[in-house]
Amino acid sequence: MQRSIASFFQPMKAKKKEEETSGPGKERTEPVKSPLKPQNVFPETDSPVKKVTKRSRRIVDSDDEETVGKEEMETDPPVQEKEAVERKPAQATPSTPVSPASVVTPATPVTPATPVTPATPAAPTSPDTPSSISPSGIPKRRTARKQFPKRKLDSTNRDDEEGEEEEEHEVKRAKLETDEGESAPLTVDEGNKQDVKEEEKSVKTTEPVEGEEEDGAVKEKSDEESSAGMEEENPPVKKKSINSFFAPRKAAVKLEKTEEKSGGAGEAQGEAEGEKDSRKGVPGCSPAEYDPSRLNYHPVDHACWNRGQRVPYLAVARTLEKIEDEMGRLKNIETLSNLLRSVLVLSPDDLVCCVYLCLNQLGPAYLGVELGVGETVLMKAVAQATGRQLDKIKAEAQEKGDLGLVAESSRSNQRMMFAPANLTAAGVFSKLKDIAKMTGNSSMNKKIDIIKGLFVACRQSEARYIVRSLAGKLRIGLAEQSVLAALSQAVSLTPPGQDFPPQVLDAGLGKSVDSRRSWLEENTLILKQTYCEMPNYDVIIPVLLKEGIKELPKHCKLTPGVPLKPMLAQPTKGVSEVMKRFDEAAFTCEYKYDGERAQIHILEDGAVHVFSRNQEDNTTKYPDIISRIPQVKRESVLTTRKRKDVDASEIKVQVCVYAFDLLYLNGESLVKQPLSRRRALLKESFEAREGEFVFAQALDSDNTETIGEFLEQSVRDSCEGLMVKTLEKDATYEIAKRSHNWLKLKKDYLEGVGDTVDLCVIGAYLGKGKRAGAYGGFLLACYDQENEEFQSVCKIGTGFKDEDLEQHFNLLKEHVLSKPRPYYRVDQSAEPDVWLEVVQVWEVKWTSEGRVSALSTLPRVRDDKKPEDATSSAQVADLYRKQQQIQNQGSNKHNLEDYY
DNA sequence: GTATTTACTAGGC
DNA sequence: ATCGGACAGATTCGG
DNA sequence: CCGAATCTGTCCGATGCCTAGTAAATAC
Repeated sequence: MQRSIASFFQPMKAKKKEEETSGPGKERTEPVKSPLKPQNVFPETDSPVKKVTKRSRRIVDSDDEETVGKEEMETDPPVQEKEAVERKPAQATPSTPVSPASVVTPATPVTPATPVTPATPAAPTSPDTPSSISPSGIPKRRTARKQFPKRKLDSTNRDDEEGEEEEEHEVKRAKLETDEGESAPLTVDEGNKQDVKEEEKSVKTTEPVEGEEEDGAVKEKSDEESSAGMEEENPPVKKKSINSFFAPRKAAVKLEKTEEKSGGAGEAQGEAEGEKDSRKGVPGCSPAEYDPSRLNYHPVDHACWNRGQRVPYLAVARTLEKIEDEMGRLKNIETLSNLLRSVLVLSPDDLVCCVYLCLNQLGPAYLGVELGVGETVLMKAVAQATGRQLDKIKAEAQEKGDLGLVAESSRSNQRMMFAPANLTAAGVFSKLKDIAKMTGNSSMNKKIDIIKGLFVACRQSEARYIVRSLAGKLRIGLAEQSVLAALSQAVSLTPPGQDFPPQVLDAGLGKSVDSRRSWLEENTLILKQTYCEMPNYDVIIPVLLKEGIKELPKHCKLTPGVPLKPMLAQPTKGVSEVMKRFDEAAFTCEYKYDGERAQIHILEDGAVHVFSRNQEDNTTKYPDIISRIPQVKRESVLTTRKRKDVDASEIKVQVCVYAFDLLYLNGESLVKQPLSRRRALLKESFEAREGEFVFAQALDSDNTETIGEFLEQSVRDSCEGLMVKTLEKDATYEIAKRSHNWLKLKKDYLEGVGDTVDLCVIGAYLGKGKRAGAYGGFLLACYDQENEEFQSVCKIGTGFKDEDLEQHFNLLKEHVLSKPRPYYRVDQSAEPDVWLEVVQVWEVKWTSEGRVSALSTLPRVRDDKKPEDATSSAQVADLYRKQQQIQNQGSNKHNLEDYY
């Protein structure tokens, strides 16, 4: 919204203002913001570099905040800028109460856009983009390891095992199908998770003392495995050292293995290979050697725990490890499905927690369960648990690009009097939930204590994955879509609900390769579709276990109150591409409003809920929308009674709902209806109210020119561009069939459109994960002739080919400075990991992400330019200003005075 | 001790 | 958001 | 007609800016 003008620098004045402002209330401080960060302005902060500040120059600031006022007025010319600047800091923000960002739109006509959508029960809305789907995230292959072999540890287990032999994978299974199992007695429910806790408990943390870091500890490395010893089958030994690129530390090793599940499990050993036999008591192998990626996996014989026992967390960790080491998607899905097949047969009550652990989720997004643990807290926990200095941990994490690997390789060597009980999947999951539940005073320390407790009991790669789970990134190259495929494959091959020695372990046997594949794909589609409409494993898995996959759709349906997955869109470069993609199919173009996408559900009792694009519950964020829904809903259509709304009276930023789809109406799902019908029902069921609830502006045309004009108009109306959707053909809202079924057409995507600027690289950030070992991001600055200094403008981290990153690293690492030059002005929060001498000028494209004017993308080296030739700060300021004007043009205006 | 400020986290785009 | 990389499936090309 | 090369769609994980909420840290 507003984005005030921000004047980028204005030297003198600005400064003074600051001072002045600062004096008065805080707010006035007026931070200037730079594009990078908002305020740095304070005198003191100034740049890291630390200049005296005085000069006001704070970086380029841009405006920033939207809130503020509108600018239009202000916008004026430069002169004013300064003032504008100052105010900005003031923060416009204060105002917005309720809705955060999105809302936007206050007044003005066109507006803003929040696409909040209505839909009865569920209406997703808005345009939007791709991405998203899996919030939780689990990664896929890209781990540092996979990617840069060199550093990796390769060895990890992989070899052992049959690595060689069987390897290939696939294999078709032999015949017969049978399949699906029908029901069965299992009931699962979530109940499971909890127990286990106690086990761990005993352990307790202990603080390792030790002081030294690394090295010492490391040493042992390989042994561990050796210890395992004995496995016949997999004779090979492995080694596991992890060396990271930079720091070779080996993995720590633990010898604990010996203990091995003390409990019954221990005996096993016989090795699965024997295949047959096993049967009862003896698990196929010890958890330390568990290999769900082996060929001809047998859910019972090759498992590492017995029926009725809790799934060892190590079995999960080993699975994640195998997946991380392998790139093939199909292979990884099979590997995960093998683990799940064993869980299905041996410990069905643990299926839910195993799935959550592999997804790295704590529960459905709409319940909002969050760990509240970030990198900082996690590093502190790792440091405490290992007895190493926090600084060392930080340094090593930067080198390796993954805190999980650091934790794994630096487990404390202290010996404990009593070895802690082995971790179970349910126990770990339960602890994670405990961490999420904790709030309030000193909750961070309590969380750290739990984490330390988990670390103490970690074996092998368990620490790596626990840390990554806590950090929110599993980084194994396999995430939501693949987990769904694996779950589907598991229940298809090994139907739940069988008697113990299960008769059907591989229902795919006997099918031809192709028929097996299409059979699995068919079942996967059922599960994915169900999940899109009911994104809650706590609900789906019990049904899956009890009723079987074929029955899933009958029991898990789109339900008001439960947010469904949103349709996403693919970017297109122009109208011609749109025409080409949709070919002859009729389609419609809608404004892509700037704001937040939302799903508004009206429950049977009249209660209204608002969900974000990622299924987060935003109901309390929009009390105003909640209260207005009953008024825009036509009587004839829905049966609800009014519910008293308590909405906050002090909403400063008014939000308008731009409805664009209707997914459920009067008890019936509309997801299988084409957009034309859904849209017709939407308009029939609700009535527009200016400024509060209107239908998204749309144009049904196949004329390139007309569409082009509509695009132009959308931009003039403060929208980001257009969303293009088919009306009849492939026009259902079935996300599982194709999640990116819509197209988005933004001005920014158009070729040749958009300003570019030439900026200097003055710093870099060490890459994480697959970018480990190189720079993952760079700090760019413009040159301010007047003050003869480089002012940071933005960070950039995408748009690079792997090769580019490698080249940049190789070149720039030779120009690292121990301290920033005195003429670098950078916001404190943007301080790079390494400062660089200015040796290159990059051309980047200026884009506008929603309300945020940002520059990014497309870095191109300009060897023809010298640092002094880089875009000047004044020019950068102009661009910011220009963008804001565009943004504001429809909306703002009103509350200027509020701030001034 | 209470009041502010800062730091961190999550989540939106 | 954006982008690139890898995989897997579909399509086209070349002999 | 078949195998190879190419195209396309999917999925995943790197990274960006900005704001709000809360816990921790600091000030008074």
